[in-house]
Amino acid sequence: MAGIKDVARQAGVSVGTVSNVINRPEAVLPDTRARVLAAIDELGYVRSESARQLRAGRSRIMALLVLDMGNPFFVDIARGAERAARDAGLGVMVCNSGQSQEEESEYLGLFAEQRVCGVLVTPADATGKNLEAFARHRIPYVLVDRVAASTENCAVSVDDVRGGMLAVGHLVSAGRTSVAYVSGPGDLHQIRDRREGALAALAEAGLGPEALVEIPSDRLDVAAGRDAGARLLGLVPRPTAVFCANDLLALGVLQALYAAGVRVPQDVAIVGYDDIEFAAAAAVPLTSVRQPAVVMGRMAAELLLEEADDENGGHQHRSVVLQPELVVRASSAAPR
Amino acid sequence: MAGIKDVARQAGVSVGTVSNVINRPEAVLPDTRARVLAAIDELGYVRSESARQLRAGRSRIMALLVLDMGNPFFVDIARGAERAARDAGLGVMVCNSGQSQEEESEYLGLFAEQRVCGVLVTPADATGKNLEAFARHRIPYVLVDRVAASTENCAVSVDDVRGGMLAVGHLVSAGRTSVAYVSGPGDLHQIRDRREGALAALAEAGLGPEALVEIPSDRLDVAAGRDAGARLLGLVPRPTAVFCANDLLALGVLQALYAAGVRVPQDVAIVGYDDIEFAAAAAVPLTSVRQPAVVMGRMAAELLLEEADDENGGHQHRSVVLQPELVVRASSAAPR
DNA sequence: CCACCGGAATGAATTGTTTCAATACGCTCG
DNA sequence: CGAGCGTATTGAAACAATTCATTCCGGTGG
Repeated sequence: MAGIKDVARQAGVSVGTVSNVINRPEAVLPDTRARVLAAIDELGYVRSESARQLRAGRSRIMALLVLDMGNPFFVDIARGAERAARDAGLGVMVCNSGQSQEEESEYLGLFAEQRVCGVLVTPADATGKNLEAFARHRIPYVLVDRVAASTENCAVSVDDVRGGMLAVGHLVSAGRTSVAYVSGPGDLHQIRDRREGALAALAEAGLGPEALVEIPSDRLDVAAGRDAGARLLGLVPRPTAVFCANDLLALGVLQALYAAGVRVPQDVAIVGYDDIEFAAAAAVPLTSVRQPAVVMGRMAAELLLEEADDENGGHQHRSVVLQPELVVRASSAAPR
Repeated sequence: MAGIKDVARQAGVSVGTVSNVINRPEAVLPDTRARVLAAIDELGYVRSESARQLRAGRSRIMALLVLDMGNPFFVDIARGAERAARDAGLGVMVCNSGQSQEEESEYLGLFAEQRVCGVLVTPADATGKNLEAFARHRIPYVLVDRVAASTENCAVSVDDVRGGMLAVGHLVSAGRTSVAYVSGPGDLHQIRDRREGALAALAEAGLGPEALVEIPSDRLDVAAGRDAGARLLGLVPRPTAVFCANDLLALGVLQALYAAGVRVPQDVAIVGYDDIEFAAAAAVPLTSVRQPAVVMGRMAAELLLEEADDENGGHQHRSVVLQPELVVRASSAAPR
């Protein structure tokens, strides 16, 4: 493959001049420039990013590590981040931790090797050990969909406690007095905060914590939702409403209930979380708590860029909290 | 950031020895190795991937360029490719062309600069110009969801003509004699092949090409489906069945029909394409043509790896064609 | 006529790793 | 005791770019 030296030889100039043509064309005489460009074209020269990176010390790539790319919510976050990165002339490397601490740790190691200019991460590891270890590399990172645990980094999140309150408050005010909470891995903050919000909403309505029946789940996908739905059917007495930790679970629960002939929302109301595009198209359109995913991805990327570009220590770490919004659809209409 | 030289100094050995500890630990005496490992740990050393790449001439990353990451079908392809790549110790960089030739070209340029070890691509550019230009860099690439145009590369695809036949054959045999085809960008092969299959199925049933009413669409997402649904409603006479080029369109059409009070499948039957997870959870569960997306991603990655690892020219380019499968659900039940 | 000046081009140094020929060292055998 | 051998280690070259101090050159002013 042709290198800068080959181009220099072909054009009859030095390598420094070729480099200047590429990076500071105005510093080169027009006819020299033309000769170099012709040589580049002729040889099909493409500069080597690794060589540039080696010299620069870091790459022009931002990493994004999410919990599950199969969840459209994270795809939206990626979209937002990608747009912001592209505006800054950077690439984004999107990776999946699949909620596994090991995978997360493995990917963080990969990012360090790649000397990425920064990392956006939805932590899978509640202990924060992985990120603590990563901080050593002095590569900036921003927590996504999670409040900052320390003042050492930026974070962008959505108020999950409030989201839980919106969801369950809505169910309670529609006359449902016993609510199942289809949760997920207990070490995820989002899951715990949404439960807390749910309990707060019940308390506000004068209901005790026993009014919330938790149906745990180790994954957060449609199949897990079907399992949860099956377990819900076995509960006696059966709750009259279900709040699901995300829309994938909600779609799965809906399928299970539908298959068992339980009517939604007459017999059981369902509220999901995220308001993914498919929530509105479900068998019974899903009521859901909408999160500004694209905005979150974009803001996170912007915070990261600000930190990464900061030469003189002027960057102030910030923790941005966005607000969720309840979108009411058929799945949670009042009974009767 | 600590480099291999710092580690060597700290451990009192040469850089070559440190490199050996990392890459061929068995070639180093246990106590030397221990000393080096201690130094690595102490300094928090992480080897620089760019420096390795520079030396190796290519990176350990495989690129995947898809048409739309918002479509779960492509997410599944990515999953399959990722798994295969990981088995081989490679990373995957997933990018979105968004069906834009410019973006595709831009990304291919990026891949060349990055010296990726290979590219999996779902072409957005029907003319093949982009890939033709890319071939110059002698980086192997595999076409995904597309048959090979030449013998210059491998390809993995699904028989779209047969998929179209399955879909429309099913509709016709259920008594529908006039079918709308909600298509997409006309320069996509998939779209054309599916139409061809649809026409073949009609012909087989003794119906002419006028039985297929095309509703063109420039995008392939849910919103475009809603637009198409609205246009379908305006057709006189209104077709009694719709075949959509993918499930996102089908979900959008379903929403539009539902909002207008048109009954599915009584008034209009719908068949989608891809059988994404959300098809089964739709307002009316969608009949769809299932594609083995994960398998396709995995096979493509494996073909690419075979080509990339091939030193002695033993690689034979292959074009693998997989078969689709019709999954019948409520959206296409017979009328009455 | 020489010194100086400024813009253009040069070329060597630098970046962090891998690889490989060369070396060093301890051991055995003659 | 020295030659020969095999293993462990070394050190320098190579990779492809960027950067920057230096050189070159034509033109101008003293």
